[in-house]
Amino acid sequence: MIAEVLLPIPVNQSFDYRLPESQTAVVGQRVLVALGTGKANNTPRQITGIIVAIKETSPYPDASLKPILALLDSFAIVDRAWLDFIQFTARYYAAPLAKLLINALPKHIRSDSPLTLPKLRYYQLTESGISAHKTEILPTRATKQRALLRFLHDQDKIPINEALVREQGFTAHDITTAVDKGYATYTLTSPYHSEENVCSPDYQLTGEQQALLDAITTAPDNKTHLIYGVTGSGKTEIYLQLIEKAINTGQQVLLLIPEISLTPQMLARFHERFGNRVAALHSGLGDKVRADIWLAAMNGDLPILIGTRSAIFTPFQRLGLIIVDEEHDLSYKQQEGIPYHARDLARYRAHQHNIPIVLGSATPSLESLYQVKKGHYQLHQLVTRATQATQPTIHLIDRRGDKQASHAGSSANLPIAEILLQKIRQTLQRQEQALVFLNRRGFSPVMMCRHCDWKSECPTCDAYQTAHTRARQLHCHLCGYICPLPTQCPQCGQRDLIFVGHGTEKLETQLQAQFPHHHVLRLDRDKQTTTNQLHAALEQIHNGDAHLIVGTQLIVKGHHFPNVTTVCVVDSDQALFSSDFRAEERLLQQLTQVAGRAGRESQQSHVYIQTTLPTHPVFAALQQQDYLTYANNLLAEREKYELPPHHAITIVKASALDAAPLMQFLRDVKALIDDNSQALTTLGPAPSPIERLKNRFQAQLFISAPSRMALQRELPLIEKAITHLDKSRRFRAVIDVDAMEN
DNA sequence: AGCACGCCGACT
DNA sequence: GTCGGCGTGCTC
Ligand SMILES: [Zn+2]
Ligand SMILES: [Zn+2]
Repeated sequence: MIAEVLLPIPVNQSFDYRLPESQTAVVGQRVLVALGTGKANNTPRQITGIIVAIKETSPYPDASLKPILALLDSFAIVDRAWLDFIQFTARYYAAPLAKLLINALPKHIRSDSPLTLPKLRYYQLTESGISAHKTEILPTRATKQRALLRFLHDQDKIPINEALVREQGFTAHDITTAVDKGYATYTLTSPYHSEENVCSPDYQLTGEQQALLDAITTAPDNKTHLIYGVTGSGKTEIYLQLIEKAINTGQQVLLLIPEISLTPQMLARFHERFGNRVAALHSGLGDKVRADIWLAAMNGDLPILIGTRSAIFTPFQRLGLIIVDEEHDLSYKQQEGIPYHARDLARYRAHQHNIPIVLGSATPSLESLYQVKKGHYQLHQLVTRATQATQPTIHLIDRRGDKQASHAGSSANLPIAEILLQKIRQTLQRQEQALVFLNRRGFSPVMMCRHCDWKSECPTCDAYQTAHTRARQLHCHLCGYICPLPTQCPQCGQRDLIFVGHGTEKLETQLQAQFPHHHVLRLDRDKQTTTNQLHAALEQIHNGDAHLIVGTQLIVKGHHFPNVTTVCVVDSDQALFSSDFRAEERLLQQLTQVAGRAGRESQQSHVYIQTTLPTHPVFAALQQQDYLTYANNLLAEREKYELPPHHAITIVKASALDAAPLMQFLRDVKALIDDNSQALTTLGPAPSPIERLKNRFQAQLFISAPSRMALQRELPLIEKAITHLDKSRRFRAVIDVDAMEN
């Protein structure tokens, strides 16, 4: 027999190997194979691959086929449905299959070390163990064995988990001895198996929630549902009940959430309800645990998996429901490597398994609203806050006129209007919390010399290095280049350097000076570098230790702070001047989410937005709390200009040391596409918004198609054009299918 | 990805 | 003359 093996090398094909007669193998099993001649080391290199097909014959001559060196495990680590999913993904994003394999498989599974299914041992006494205990046949010096037999005998619930036995001070050796002597025996059970009932709370669903739940559960299986629910409207309870229904019929559930929402509190809520039936894939997990979760999901042992973007690649034996929370969130789109979108892939997987998929958001993406409009998604609304918290009032602070002052460079200058400072002061005096949102890390985005024209330009990028005074460094936020913070001008030597503009670090310092008796907490990726630090900071906000919070994006997502009654948005105008056609959608989502952070039942909360464009319609929409209407207006605008989601776009992004050959390359790609495709429209090429990055010129070619399907049909043409025109890969061209950022 | 092969400039 | 640079192509 011949096994067709997929190898983790970036080639768009699989390899045939001879399967020894004695071996029986199945699709999805891991194998060790040799590849190449390996003349240098005298041995060909050995790699771990996955069997994708087993067949009688191979198109390759028998003599050229190498044997499979070893079957690494006795079971398959993926199934056919998974392989089909990976194949679809590779095609859709024009990526080599094996590159996806590398992306999708946990490291430990890609290695050649043998895997074992994660099982816990549950112990109980054998007949001979029971009589040995009762007749006290064991010598008195065998104290540990006697104690162990007594302990196992006295349990009301048997068999008993190994961990509980170990807790009593029995070592692994004590236990194996009892097993070896025939006194005890064990059964293997999944660590995610539970005999306990799901712990439903005596929580009364609102009429709206109940109606929504009924609508989803009675809908046909292959439906996509979009829940539009304002913060606090009880989306999570809906998810929990849907999950419970699914696992009660023996199905598995995948819940995708943004990285930032995966907090201990969130997990605690799931564990409280579902006990050990839940596993979470988060960044802190080790390779071994990831592999265990993978295998448990694959063989059907794991009922519920909560995970971030990459969890979409987990194989399931009986997947019955997919939920994508905060479906608008940008973190679902991978930016580097294969630019896949987990929400879009989730839709494919649901379709593939013929199961329902539920998307939820307080600010649905235009992509999803478009699908609603086309009748592909069913829209459900949760308009009343289940917790009775009142909607915040939104105020605009007109910053026309005093904008110059904050740009003058004096660090004494606060980027916050005097009236806002008063509001913050009053809030703190009332023992309530205030939150200041500024989406810029660091102390100041630029450093300048007042004597000459020196600015803190990154030596390798078209960008300024941000000053981080705490760390005494200049950081380039694009390429990561770091150098010490200069104390005198690197160009003229004068000690007259100033910090221009505001970042969270500067704002923190200034606000601490304004409110010396209150605890000012900064929340950003510089201050909280690890997830644990972030969770600790969030806890400080929840328990009231922090009074005034200054933060970036990090505070926008997912968390509700009931005691925050005042929210200030320092600067929202950047988005309105952006060249990205999605900037306005983003701004509306971001501001709606920021507003959703605040408030509780008894207290009226306020959101203050500083802007130099107070008449912009996005603010009126925000004040009327009318996300859907405004989003639909944006959607109409996108249609008019033939932009996504009405049209599909893909961007060919390339870079090189010199601009001229790079632009020529992209012009050649454009010409090839224009000559060979009716459906595709090209625009550009043009230098990227950041023209130079790490000393390489960046340029891009926009390609638009009337639909995603049309784009898919023509994608091989784009691929061919690139591989043909850039054989040496010196332009590092990548195709960003359904690009989200430009 | 790795590795071999091959074709040119430059260095004992 | 050969050493090594990398551009090109192959691996079942
Ligand atoms: Zn100077
Ligand atoms: Zn840089």
